[in-house]
Amino acid sequence: MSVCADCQAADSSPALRNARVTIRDVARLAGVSLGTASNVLNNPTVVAAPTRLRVLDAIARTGFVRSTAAHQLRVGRSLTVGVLLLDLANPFFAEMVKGAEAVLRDKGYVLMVCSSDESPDQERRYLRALEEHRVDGLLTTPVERDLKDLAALAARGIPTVLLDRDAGGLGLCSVTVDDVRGGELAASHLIALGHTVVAFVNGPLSIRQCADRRQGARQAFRHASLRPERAMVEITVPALSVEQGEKVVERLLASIPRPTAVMCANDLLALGVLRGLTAAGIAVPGEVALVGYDDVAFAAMLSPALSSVRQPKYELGASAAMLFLEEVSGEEHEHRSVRFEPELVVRASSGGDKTTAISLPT
Amino acid sequence: MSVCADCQAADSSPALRNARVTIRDVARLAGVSLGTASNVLNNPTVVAAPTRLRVLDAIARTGFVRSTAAHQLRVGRSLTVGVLLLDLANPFFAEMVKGAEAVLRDKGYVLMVCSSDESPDQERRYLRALEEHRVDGLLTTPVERDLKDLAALAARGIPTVLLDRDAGGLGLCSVTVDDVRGGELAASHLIALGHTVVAFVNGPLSIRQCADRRQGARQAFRHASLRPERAMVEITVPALSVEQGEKVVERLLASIPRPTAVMCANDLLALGVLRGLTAAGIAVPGEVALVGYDDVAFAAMLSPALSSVRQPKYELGASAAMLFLEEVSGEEHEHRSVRFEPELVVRASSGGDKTTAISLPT
DNA sequence: GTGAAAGCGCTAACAA
DNA sequence: TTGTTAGCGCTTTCAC
Repeated sequence: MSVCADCQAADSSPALRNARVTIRDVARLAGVSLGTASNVLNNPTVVAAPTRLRVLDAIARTGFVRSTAAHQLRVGRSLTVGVLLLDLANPFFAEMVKGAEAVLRDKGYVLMVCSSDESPDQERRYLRALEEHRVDGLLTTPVERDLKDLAALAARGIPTVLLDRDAGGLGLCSVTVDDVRGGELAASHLIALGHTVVAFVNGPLSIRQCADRRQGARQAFRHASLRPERAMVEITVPALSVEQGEKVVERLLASIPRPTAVMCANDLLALGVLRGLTAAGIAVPGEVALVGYDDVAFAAMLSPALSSVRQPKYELGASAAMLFLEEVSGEEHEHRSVRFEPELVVRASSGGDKTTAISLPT
Repeated sequence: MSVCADCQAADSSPALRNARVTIRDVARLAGVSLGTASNVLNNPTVVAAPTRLRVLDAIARTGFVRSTAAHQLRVGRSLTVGVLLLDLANPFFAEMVKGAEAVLRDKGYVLMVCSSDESPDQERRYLRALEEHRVDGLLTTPVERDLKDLAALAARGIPTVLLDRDAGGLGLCSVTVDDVRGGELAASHLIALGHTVVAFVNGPLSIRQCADRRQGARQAFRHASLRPERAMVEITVPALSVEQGEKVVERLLASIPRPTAVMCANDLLALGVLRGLTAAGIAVPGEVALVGYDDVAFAAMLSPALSSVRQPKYELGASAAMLFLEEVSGEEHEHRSVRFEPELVVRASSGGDKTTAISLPT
């Protein structure tokens, strides 16, 4: 009812179609020029109080809502920030987005969130779409190792911050967690517990995080005077998902010598592996020790509680957003790389929660 | 390097600032008029093959990327869809967004994702921002029970689909899961297991889902000839989060008579409660049975595995997106309400996984 | 088959 | 202090 009144009011002057009320309508109703109405919005101090009130009143009465598109066309800012990540359904990324959102919403930005689902094609399409939308900035975890698309984008004037990914010499800001160190933490932990055959369920090495964690793990083996080629059973899966983790268990159990410990590239995989092992009647950590990566919210509550490598998810997103803000703030900006340290959280699944803290190689 | 070549090419005509290459630049380079260049994009068949190729070539050489904003100003479509939900970090919503994204991305839409964090204020601000951006549609789980803001938005020409929320007579599409039924399923299950004092850890009743689940639970008690006022210990928390769940345990244990079972308004709360109970040394389901709601990915793997009420999250999002598409497809559209049925998933935490299936009142 | 021109809604520079 | 005007980049008639 009151709704109808509203829309009739808005529609009164234009044709039958529910045409949008423009600033021109506002001006007309307030009996001022278009420019003055605009000034009320963008430069309120410059217009006399009585006029301003008339305009404000007209805005309220017409239900005027300024068009960002038109604004953008003049001013050059879209008030949007693109967020392009691997998988929104992964709590790790979701949490990160929330961090970014929290710092950006107060500055008037809205996020365009896109999941590439680890498909380079999808990523390319979204990158294109975001550029068409002229996002004021981009926070992204690229699928592809090759960052030239992103560098080009940045060169074309879209400030880009890499999320959980190194800039690799290109002039980009980035926020990362030391994944080599994280991989090392996980592997060292298992090694210190006496495991000499450790499976590493990893995603595609084209994903930097996966490659880095692997490198860290190898490092750990070498530090322990173990040959990674023998001690580390590498199993690569196409996606970092629960399903893939569950599916991989078969291969895991078939491999000879059979691993007594498993580390996974993320907690979703670990969850899948855990589910698979449980289904197969394998005791965790009794027969197989398990370590995940990310320490997502549920890791602590799994059965058994999942040992994992914690990453400061929310802070990662927030820092990325702040780097973006810094870059667009106007003052000259040096591309920076913010690096967070991961942290091993030992719980039951690795069987290491009862042992004393072990000193790890640095 | 090739990057630099590109941007120099683009920058050659305009000033020193990295000005965007426009369709006018493309036209100039191709030696055609602006209109023809535009036709190549929007009406390719109408332009002669050789000309078209020249233009296409110019587009490639300049790295032209069309501006959605300008496009929108003419055509009236922003190619964006707003998604405004309670909390992106809640896997339930994240999964739903992915469902929506999957159907919308192929149609060229990008999602503007916003978390209201259950704050009416935040919600209002985002609603405003999304309207300024002229989203072509809105998929939303409102915080407020009062939908008049949304109805007004829809009346102003933004097709709105309610996510997991009834339209309540207003002319809006909606996708819902029968929450009354879900609450009934959870409560009936616990009642059937012999519990006569059941705590219901619920969120604010201003959230429809919370109110509905409560109603369903009360219904279940009455069906079992129990008085809800006595058998059901209601505890309301301000947010549906793990933290709140954990915090609530104290009150839970202090209440007299002490509940032997707990049902929660979502799995995050249940996870918190489980964590709290475990910390307090209370056996689940031995001393207290527990049922969650949503059946998020990790529910099955908790310790003990969490009984929960499953909702088709992904499908919910996908259907909402499809309703939106239907609405904008042009053919006259009747607002529809798609309703999904929830499903009780019995696992260890309720202590009901060993009993035979129980017939529940319908 | 192609070009010229109007205009989407807004801001900002300039005039009055 | 207010009004006028020229675009921002694009699509889309309408002539040619």
